[in-house]
Amino acid sequence: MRYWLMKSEPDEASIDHLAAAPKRTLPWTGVRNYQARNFMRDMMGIGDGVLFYHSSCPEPGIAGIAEVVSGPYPDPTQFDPKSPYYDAKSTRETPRWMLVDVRFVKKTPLVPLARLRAHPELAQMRVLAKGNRLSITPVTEDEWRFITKQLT
DNA sequence: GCCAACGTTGGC
DNA sequence: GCCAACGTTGGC
Repeated sequence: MRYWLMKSEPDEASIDHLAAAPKRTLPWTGVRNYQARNFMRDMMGIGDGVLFYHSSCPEPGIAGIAEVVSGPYPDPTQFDPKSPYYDAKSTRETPRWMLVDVRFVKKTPLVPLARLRAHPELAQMRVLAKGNRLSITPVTEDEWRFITKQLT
């Protein structure tokens, strides 16, 4: 059982989109970074906790809680020439990009980035590290507990 | 294998 | 729109 922070652009997939999806579940498509892929492929397990983070938007921050509900499988968008996430170098025999399904747990009052930064308990959070660009980052159990119990 | 050039992320 | 930081690409 692990914990993660996963960034999504709310224009594309917000916490409300997740809540409205069939089975309140969405495949985490579009990750095209090897480190983030490896987290999904190698480290995630069913039942892992997810902090659902809105990025590249007027109010970046944690917008809800979700959970991992599948093992890793190939991201279908990599095979679709019409998709912005198409990868011509990936084949069905040896797919390059893997993803997991994520299910809605609850929407929370937005916890803005600045509020996360204001807490010394969260100073080591990977997502807050200078220069971090990873869209999926590990969250420690202490960080998870602090955020879910104190901030949301 | 090096590394310069280029592309992307994402907060501001 | 700016730009810091980082990842990827490709020539050599």
